[in-house]
Amino acid sequence: MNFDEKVLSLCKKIPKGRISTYKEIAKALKTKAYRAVGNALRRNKRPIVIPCHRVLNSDGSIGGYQGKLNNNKKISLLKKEGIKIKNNKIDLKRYLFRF
DNA sequence: AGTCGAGCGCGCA
DNA sequence: TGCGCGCTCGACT
Repeated sequence: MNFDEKVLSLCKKIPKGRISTYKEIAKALKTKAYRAVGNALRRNKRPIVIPCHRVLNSDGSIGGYQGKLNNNKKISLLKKEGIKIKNNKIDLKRYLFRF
């Protein structure tokens, strides 16, 4: 299994209405390459199957989406799933999903 | 508090 | 090879 596939499969495990962080994923993979996680999501081939919008920075701010800092899209998707966004940030304590 | 620099894994030039 | 990312953290202003 590639690094990418690991990252993506973890993403798939995040339940609807919950979110996770790059850091958590990296930890779940037992690596410190946090950037590589974001990188894997960024160039993931199946945005339909992989809900990569449920993955955020460790401080609750949005990283990016579809290759850019496409926060609006990402934010609206999250809002749709019942997550409240505050000032482009998310209440991690409430929604964070740990593996 | 804010900012800076290093470490990580993989694709792309 | 070498650099740059959807990042994080520990040291310094």
